Amino acid sequence: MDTPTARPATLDDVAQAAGVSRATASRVLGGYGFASPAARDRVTSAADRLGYVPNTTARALVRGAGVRLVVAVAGTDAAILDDPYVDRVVSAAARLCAPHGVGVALEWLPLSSPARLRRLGDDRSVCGVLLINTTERMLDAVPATLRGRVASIGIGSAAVPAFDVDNAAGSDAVLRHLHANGRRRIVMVTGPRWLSCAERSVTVYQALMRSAGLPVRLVTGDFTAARGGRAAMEALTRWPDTDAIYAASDTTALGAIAALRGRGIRVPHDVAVAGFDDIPYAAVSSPALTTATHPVAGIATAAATAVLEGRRVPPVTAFPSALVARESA
Amino acid sequence: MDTPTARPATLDDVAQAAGVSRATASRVLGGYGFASPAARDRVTSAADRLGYVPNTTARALVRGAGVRLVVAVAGTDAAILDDPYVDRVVSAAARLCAPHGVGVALEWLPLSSPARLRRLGDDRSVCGVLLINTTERMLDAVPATLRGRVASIGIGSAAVPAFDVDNAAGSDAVLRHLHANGRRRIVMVTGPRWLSCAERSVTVYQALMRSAGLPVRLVTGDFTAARGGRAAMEALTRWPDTDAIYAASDTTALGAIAALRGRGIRVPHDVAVAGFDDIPYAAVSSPALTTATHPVAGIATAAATAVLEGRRVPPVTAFPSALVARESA
DNA sequence: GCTTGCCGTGAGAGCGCTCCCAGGTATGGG
DNA sequence: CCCATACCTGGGAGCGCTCTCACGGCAAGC
Repeated sequence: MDTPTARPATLDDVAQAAGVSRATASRVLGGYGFASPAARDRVTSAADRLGYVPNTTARALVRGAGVRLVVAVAGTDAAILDDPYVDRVVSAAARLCAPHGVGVALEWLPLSSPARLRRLGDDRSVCGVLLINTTERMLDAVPATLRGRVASIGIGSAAVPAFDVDNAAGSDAVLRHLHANGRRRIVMVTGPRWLSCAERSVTVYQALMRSAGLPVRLVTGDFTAARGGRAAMEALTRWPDTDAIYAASDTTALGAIAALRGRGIRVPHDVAVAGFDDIPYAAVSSPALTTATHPVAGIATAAATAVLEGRRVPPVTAFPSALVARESA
Repeated sequence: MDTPTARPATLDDVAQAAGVSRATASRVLGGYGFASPAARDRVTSAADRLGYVPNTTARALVRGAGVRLVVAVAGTDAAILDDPYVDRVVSAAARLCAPHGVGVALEWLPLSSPARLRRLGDDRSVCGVLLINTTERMLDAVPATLRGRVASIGIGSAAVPAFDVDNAAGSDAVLRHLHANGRRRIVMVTGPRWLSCAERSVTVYQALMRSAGLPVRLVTGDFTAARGGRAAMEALTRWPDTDAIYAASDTTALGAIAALRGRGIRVPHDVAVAGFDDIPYAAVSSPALTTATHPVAGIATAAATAVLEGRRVPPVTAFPSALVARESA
């Protein structure tokens, strides 16, 4: 940091200042190959004297490595990107990528648009792809060029490892809790029906209701609070004897609670409401929301790590989901 | 996309396939300089026949452009990164950056560690820096090398343009609303006191209380719900006649409401509670939260745009904040 | 016919870095 | 004393791209 040159120091500057060749400087700073202690010393001291910061871009170019991790969210429209869940994933990935000199890009993947995925595979600046909300069809469109550097948060395939919360276990726990508390007319407000990973909860719900001889009552939601409110109203209109609502997300559940309250329906006295995700606000809502945990940050970190390190991972990694019984159910 | 070669096509491949030089291909695909319609045609058709995707890394290297936008969050410890507000900013930035071939990295900036900022300025792979939660001292440490490609979400300086919500206006609106509703013993639960941009709300609060001849009652918070709950309890212990709590964030307010409810204190009947941010859950909490809007995504997008395009921007861009009167106050 | 100018083109020099490879210098064994 | 075997070093090619520069061709003007 002695001569405050306009342009930042390059490896050549360091090598010259240390009186060695660029190759030697690279070996020392890159931490590979041989280098005498003397050379090592002079290079490192020259490097921090000049305030040398390696140019990740050049390094990536020569190594053939990418510099961007693309988080691609499948959905019917770009509004899918406006979602706290997506925010959380992107943020966790961005945090993990920082020390690797990698940045995160976020984009919408129109449902069934394989071309975009192919481009991603051919883009040498992309070191990996994190898929969110994928469908089976979309997974089939993942090109071979992406193999080993793609992961899915949700469902996976033979070529795409999956990372997700154990939806089935969480839903099962919540529904059994509802049942144990005497609820029998349980309506489920689902996520978008095209969303494969969310369908698992639905399957569990259906199986459980059928085996208990209870009616299957489904209302389609979209994970938003507004939709959750409307879904709750719809449910009560169609089935006035409803005594519990199981929402596929906390946001939906919170919306449902607000709507019920607006109609003078007491939660959980008249209708119990349970969600899924255990978002921070679940604990402070009133009544406090009964839900199942969803370790989003952990899932995102694991998926991003797998993609970043290109390590072989099991085809499916399920993160446990535990019941959090609070007041609403 | 005819020969599915193992390695993705390069500009040379395209040039060769089109029967032109790399320079011509670059001119056509880069959209600059002259090129005959014939050449233009052959190059573009060859490009999409081969499924050519430009290598952003190489382009950035030769252009001297960066490939990463670093979101640096100042704070006492790395836990500051676990925050929906940060998530939101990162996500908005990542979305904006995607089409530019830029990725977002997220890192913690320990309070008063200028070295990290200097490194960021000397890092050629960094195209810009978005500062969050900066202090005056931190802004002084921003190196000249970062000039023109740094922005602050919060307070700014001569060298660092600021983008922030109009904290003062929002706080003013909320407090006047509280006052208009007859509240006189108003406690403010602040953000972290070292956080300069949050101090503006405090200043407004103090000024308003003094001019109205009301007592100034401050409890320090940290924007979290847990802290909000404890702060509310503390406030009631110290000042049992409290009739309103103004929290510097919705999360804090929600925590306060939960804690009050736990103590059997009715909101807003006994104590009114207002927040700031208008997060999605504010609308569905019970009682629905009275608050002031905080267009985080808009702010982040504007700041990221300024950094990305390197355009000259006014030293301060204030985003309006409007009162949202709901039930809690 | 020859200059003037302009458009279109390709050669080639890098951007900053990694890493292969050839060469060089100590050290040890025969 | 010589050669094998380390260890160390620098030259240099090249990652994929942009962009300057010089050159060839062609129409217009004298």
